[in-house]
Amino acid sequence: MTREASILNAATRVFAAAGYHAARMAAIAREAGVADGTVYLYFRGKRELFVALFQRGFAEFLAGLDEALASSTPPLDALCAYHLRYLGARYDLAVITQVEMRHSDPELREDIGRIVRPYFDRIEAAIAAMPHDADIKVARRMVFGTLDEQVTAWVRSGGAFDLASLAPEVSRLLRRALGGND
Amino acid sequence: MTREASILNAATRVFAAAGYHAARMAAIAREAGVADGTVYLYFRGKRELFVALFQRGFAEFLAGLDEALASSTPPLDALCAYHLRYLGARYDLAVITQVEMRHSDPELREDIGRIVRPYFDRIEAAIAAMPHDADIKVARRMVFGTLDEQVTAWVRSGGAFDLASLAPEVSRLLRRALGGND
Amino acid sequence: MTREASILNAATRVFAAAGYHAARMAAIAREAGVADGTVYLYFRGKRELFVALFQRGFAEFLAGLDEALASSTPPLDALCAYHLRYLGARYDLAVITQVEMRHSDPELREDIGRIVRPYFDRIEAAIAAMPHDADIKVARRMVFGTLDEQVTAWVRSGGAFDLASLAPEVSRLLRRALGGND
Amino acid sequence: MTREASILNAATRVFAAAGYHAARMAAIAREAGVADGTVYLYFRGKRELFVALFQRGFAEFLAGLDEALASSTPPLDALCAYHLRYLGARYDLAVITQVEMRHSDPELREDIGRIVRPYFDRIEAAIAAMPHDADIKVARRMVFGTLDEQVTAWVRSGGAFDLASLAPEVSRLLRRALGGND
DNA sequence: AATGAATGAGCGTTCATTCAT
DNA sequence: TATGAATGAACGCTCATTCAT
Repeated sequence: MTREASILNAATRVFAAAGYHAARMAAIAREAGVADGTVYLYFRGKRELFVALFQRGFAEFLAGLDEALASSTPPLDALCAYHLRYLGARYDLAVITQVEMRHSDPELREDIGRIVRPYFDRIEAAIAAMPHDADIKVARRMVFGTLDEQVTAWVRSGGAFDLASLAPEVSRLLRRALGGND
Repeated sequence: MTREASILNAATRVFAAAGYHAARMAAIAREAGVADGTVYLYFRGKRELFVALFQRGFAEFLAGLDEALASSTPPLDALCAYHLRYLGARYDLAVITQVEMRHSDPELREDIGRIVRPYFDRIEAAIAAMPHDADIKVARRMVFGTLDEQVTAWVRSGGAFDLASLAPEVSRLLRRALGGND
Repeated sequence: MTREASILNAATRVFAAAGYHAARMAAIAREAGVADGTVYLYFRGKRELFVALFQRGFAEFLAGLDEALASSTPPLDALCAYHLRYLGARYDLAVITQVEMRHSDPELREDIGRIVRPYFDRIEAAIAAMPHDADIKVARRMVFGTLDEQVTAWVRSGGAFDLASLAPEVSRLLRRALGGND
Repeated sequence: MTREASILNAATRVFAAAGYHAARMAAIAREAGVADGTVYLYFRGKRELFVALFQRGFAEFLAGLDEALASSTPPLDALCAYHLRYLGARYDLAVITQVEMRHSDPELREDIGRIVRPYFDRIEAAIAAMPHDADIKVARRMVFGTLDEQVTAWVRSGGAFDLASLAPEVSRLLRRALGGND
């Protein structure tokens, strides 16, 4: 594992455990097994490290999503299953996603928003690809909000249940909500 | 207005504008027109002030909700309309709710969770009161997640559209999702 | 002595002993007998503390100078005597003056320059008030440079000789240099 | 140009532009076209590099001075002309001389003092070589202070005038000050 | 109850220097 | 010799909280 990768991994663990503000750069460095200053050779600062972490996690998420969407499963079902399976297998990332996506630092929030937007587009496309009679924006927020809240509950429970197994019920309800059942 | 109330009001404005971490106790005191030390005569500290704020806001929200639920409207529709109408008229509170409800400080998050739980019970009761075939937990998270995400989008937009007017479409979709249409 | 005054006194000692860069705010606070944060209640930061120190020292210097110039002694002689007497009685201030007046931080240097300029005007006025045939700028630099270098040598020696007693010889040579002897 | 020489040249530029404290070893290395570590093969550290720079610059200055003093011009006049001509043609070196000669780091200041002393001896010798009635130390400081302050003013002006052309007026005034006019 | 001056722990970041290659 | 990635000590400043008045 490259130094950069171990720093990112360490950062994921520390940010997830402590939250952005309480996370200490020194703790990340120690967790990564490098000196404090070394972190700054790879990332400009705390904020950049966090954004980079988020960005790469999301890029991987999106890449996998596109693969999942390419299968023969109806897009919305594929998307729901993928969302819950992906985060259900990455507790730390899920924590970060839930906790930090609505961050109080406006700049950070904007960075995050820019990173997440492509996912919103995928959701809208998945909805548009099925028969439905819903307001597309309200529907998109319903889909994301529903999935996101399942993850939040899972994180709140400390990962006590199997997130991925919620997929069938979630997508059944969402499909029916959108009016695309026949 | 009592001193306590003006401190709470000031805190609402400051927390909403700056976020929990960037909010300065001194700014809250100044905004409330009291000395720094005075805040501590009414609230043990920053965290407690924030929790108190959240708690009272939520208590009022819940009280109004119960009134709304007492009308002849179907509970779920009443709840959706109320949620969007209430926050749609209180931008600062909405910001705080969205941004801070999933806070990175674990202790704070737990406090918030305890405060919000009664609302989850109301949502589950509203679902139970209608014909439906959904998993109650998944459904409750769908309802809350859907409503919450509408608010988040509204906050992100800077309050650029009318939140309350989304209610009919939101409750139509939710009703259909739950299978309670006939 | 007010807190502000004790901080300024402490700062004078610490800056003189260590130089601007090596001087630690914590050392100044400790020397002043206050907490670290207290310094920042009176001065915006290290730079501002230094400039304030310089400014007040110089203001006092200038006020005393104007008094000295008001006597019946020829201005240039009064000025030389005053310069050497004033700094000769304030070793720490002399150190700061010599060491920091030509500071490498451009902003700081500019602040210092602005503060010192009025003294240059007084010197030029003192020269103009006597019969002389010298270029006024070259002459002003000669007067200041000559006085300044006596102080530098005194500081370098650790204050080992009596600075004020150099005044007669210094002003005799300067008077003669300017061509004002008859 | 040897590596050592290019490092010294780079250091001159960087120290002049940024000042001792703000000068970065990495910047010097980059400017010299060598790796960071390479600088330490030639100089023990930042301080030593600076002292070496100053030392060599001064050695060259002194060598040229001795040549200038060997001419038939009266020593003091030769010295003044040389001082102003030499620095007037080397802005970077002049900046370093003015800004850093009275450095706040005591050890560095002592090194510098040791390096400059031979020049003081030359000045005293030049004074001694002419008829005069002045205290030799006061006179030496007058000569150096006067010259130095011309350079300081020139540096402060950003090199806006011709330094060397001040020589006749400077040495005229100094000669007259010392009482060596006939 | 109210004040607000004082406190002091806490931390992100820089950069001279080292050393394995 | 030369490299440049890695090191880690060092420090100015903030701000929640306290407490003498």
